This record gives sequence, C-alpha cells and structure tokens, in this order.
Amino acid sequence: MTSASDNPPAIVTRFAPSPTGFLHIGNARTGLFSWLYARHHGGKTLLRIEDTDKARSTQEAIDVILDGLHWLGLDWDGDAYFQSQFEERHAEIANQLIERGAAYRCYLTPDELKARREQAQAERRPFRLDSEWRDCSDAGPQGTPFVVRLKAPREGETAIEDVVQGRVAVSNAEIDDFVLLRSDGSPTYMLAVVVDDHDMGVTHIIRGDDHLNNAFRQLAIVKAMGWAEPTYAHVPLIHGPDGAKLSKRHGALGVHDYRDMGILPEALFNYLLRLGWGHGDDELISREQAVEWFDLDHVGQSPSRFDLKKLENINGHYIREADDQRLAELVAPQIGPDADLGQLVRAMPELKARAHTVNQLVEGAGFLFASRPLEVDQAAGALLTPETRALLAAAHLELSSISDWQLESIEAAVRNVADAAGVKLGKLAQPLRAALTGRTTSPGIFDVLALLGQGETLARISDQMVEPAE
RNA sequence: GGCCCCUUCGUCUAGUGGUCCAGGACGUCGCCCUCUCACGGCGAAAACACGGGUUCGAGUCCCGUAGGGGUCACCA
Repeated sequence: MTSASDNPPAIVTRFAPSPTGFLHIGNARTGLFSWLYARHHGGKTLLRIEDTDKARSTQEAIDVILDGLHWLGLDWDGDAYFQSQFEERHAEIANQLIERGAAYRCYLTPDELKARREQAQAERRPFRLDSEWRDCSDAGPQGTPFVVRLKAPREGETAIEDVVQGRVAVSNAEIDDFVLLRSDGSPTYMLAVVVDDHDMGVTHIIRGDDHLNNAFRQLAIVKAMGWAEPTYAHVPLIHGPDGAKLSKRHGALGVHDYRDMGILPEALFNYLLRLGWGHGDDELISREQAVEWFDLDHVGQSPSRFDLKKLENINGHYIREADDQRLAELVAPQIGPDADLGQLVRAMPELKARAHTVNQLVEGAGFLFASRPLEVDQAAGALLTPETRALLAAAHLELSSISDWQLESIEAAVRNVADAAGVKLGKLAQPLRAALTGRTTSPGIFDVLALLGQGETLARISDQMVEPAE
C-alpha cells in the first residue's frame, strides 16, 4: 500500500437534490450511498443544489433539504454548490459546442414542434425530431428566438459501463437532438449537470436509475467536449408496497415525515442502507460499520419496496439503545408544559422497552402527567368491579403505611395485599393498573407506583375505590 | 406504444456453477418467560416467475416468454 495523499482524491461523488420542498426518501438513500461510497474509499463527496427552477427554489425549500441531510448525519466536503451560479458557464459550453459543430441553433417554434409530435402520434410512429436547422449553418431570421440543440450522433451506439447495472447500450438513433439552451438563454438540466459534474471534478455519479436513460444523452455532451467520462452507478428506485415508484399516494415521502413519526435518524440510516444493499446476514449496522463495509458491488439491481414495519422494528432497537436523557428531550415537547424532564428520564428505561417510535414513547408516558380524576378507557373500566374496588381499598390501606417509597417496599406491600386477599398478583395488578393509568397496558405495575410517587398513587387509587355515582 | 432496466419466502436480503431438498431479518402463527403490554428465548409455515439451452452438474451462465418497473419536455 502506498499513500497517495498528495494526489487529488481518486473518488469524488456528489449529491444533487433539487429543492422541491422536502427531502425525498429515495433521494436520501442515493445520497446515503454516494456519501458512503466516498467515505469508504477516502474520497470526497460534494453537494450541489439544482436550483435552476427558480420558482421552486426558495430559501425554505433549500433549508429543508440541508436540514434533512444534517438530521441523517450526511455531510459534504467544502461549501454547497448552487447550479444557478454557473449559468454563464453553461452558456459558454453550449457556444463551444456550436463552434465545434456539435450543437446548433434551432429556430423551430414550440407550435411547430407540437404539430410534428402530434402528427407522429397520429401516424403511430415514434417521434424523433429531425430539425432542418441541424445541418444549416445560416442564422435564422433576425431577432427570432432559438434554442440550442445537441447534434446527437445518429450512427452506432452509445454504451455505459454502469457499476450497478452492468453494460447498458442504446442505439444512437434513440438519442434525440435535445435542448441545451432554452430560447431565453438559460441552460437545461441536461447541459447543466454535465458541465457542473465536470467542473466539480466528479468521478462517480451515483443516482437513481430513473436517470439511466439520461446518461446516454449526457454522455453525448461529455464526448462532444472531449472530457473524461465519469463512472456511472444507477441505483434502483424505492417502490411503494404496490411496486410502483414511491409517490405521494403512498403516504410519507420525506425524511421529515419519518422524523415526525418518531423515527430516529440512526434507524432510518440503517434501514435505508439495508434497502437495496446487503452485507451477509448483518441487519443492525452502525454508521462506522457502514463506512467500513459499504461498496457498490453489493447494491442490488432490482427495485425494493418500502416496508414501514421493518423500519419500525429497527427503530425499536435504536430506541432501546438510545440515551434516556436524549429520548426524554424528544418526548417532552410533545407532552406539553406539564412534562417533567426528570420524571421522564426516570421512566424512560421502562417506557423504551415497549416503544417502536418516539411517538409511542409519548403515548406510553401519558399516564405520568394525566390529571385526576383519570379518564379510564373502556377495557380498563371493565376491570373495575365491586370486587376489585374492594381490593383497591385494601391496597390503599397497605400502601399508605409505607414509609420509604421504593421499588422493593412497594412490591412487598402489593404482594401482601394479594396474598391476604387470597388472589394471584394479576388479579390485583390489573385493577391497580386501570386505576393508576386508565389503561390495561403499561410498564410493570411496581414501576408505575414508584414513578407516580406515593401521594399521586394513593390519590388515584382512592378515586376508583368506590363506584362513581351516576 | 418505442427504448431501457428488473425478477430468490408477503417484504428486505444471503447466495458470484457443486458445501442449497436454499441461509438471515421483518411480518405472520405457536410455545416459553410473565402483573398487562412489550422486551427476550425457542419453534413453525413461507421463495429460486415460466420454458428452452450450455454443463458431469444451474438459484448462479445464455436465449426466449410472461410479469413488473423506469423513461420518452424549451422539468429536474
């Protein structure tokens, strides 16, 4: 092994989201892959915001993307690039392409184009633009608007060696003379990506395979300019449960939606990593292990379906591993001003064992801060009968005599009551749970008493000792 | 419709010609633990899309069929 620290990084990847108002979960995953690939190989990863659609590219929309990236823990080298900064450069390249005879000014109007497209459709043949301006060196009529189109090759084929998809070739007859510069002089996406990737020194383009067809077009520009061909890696898309490309109708799409559902970033990171990539039988993979293990050769070629159940299972694991203080701080704001952080931290070990999301943690913590008299749900209410209310009264008596309110003394007292009444612990624990939490499920009953404190416990029990008068 | 891509349990995947009557995980079901719910443990059902090749031998290579997906803008 020789160290080559003087040389420029052999690998430069980039993440190039457009500010659509949210960070799409699928884009987040390709971003994750390209981040991981660069980190694994000791390369660089760059961020470029594709903000050429000015209407959508508000500062808020950009912040949402950056925030999502931060939340997931994906960083980048250097400052973020903004595609809009390079419009002059894009136009410059378009003009060079014209000078080289690799592009031309096309004076066809949108109406003419539309008419030709419709005619092709009417004749049921595939539409392929054959502009009379392609081989015409004359300028069009003075002052008429034009677009700049690539003079795409018509013979032969174009092939890419895709790291994920393998060799993919397409006949050049399939590649049309697409637009490089719009009639207002602004660059199209197709031109801008190629120029920016080249100028930024991107060596590996890792993106969704919905761009696979674009790669041939983009490669045509690269070749026309005589630039080095980048390595492509088109990773399959994430699909919804029905197998179609993940879209709004499938529900949660943005990484923020998952954060709001109570998913932890490390869980989403892990889940996204395992979606479309595997490392033997490993399921729970830390960030460090991911950097160590990730490579493109184990990225699958088929799309994968998003499975919320599995995400939640993984999330449950990370919740159980998470620091109690951190979880309490996530839960507190959702409970409101009554939330007592210290009490939440104390309850957290019990709470987190039975939650799969932060929101379930909030749900589970509810009884701690409920005000008396408690609302008792239907199933819990059914547990409160004349017999069990009598049991509660006995418990109230026994518990009020405890002088040190600790887990051990609480457990001893509760067991005593059950023994004295000649019932199994469960016969007492369930009504107790109903009285103290208003529900049939909760943390262990002794923990509930300990967490609530003696005063609140006795008060809640006494609320239920007698049947409320109708 | 043209072009391109994909196809192992319901889902995510392991598998790179023999060790695969296919392994793990989620989910499902059963049992255990148990004061409830979880957690945890044990166990079960569950897949190589189909048809042809190549090969002594194919989940693994080739071809076809079927199914699914992506893409066809002066959007990115």
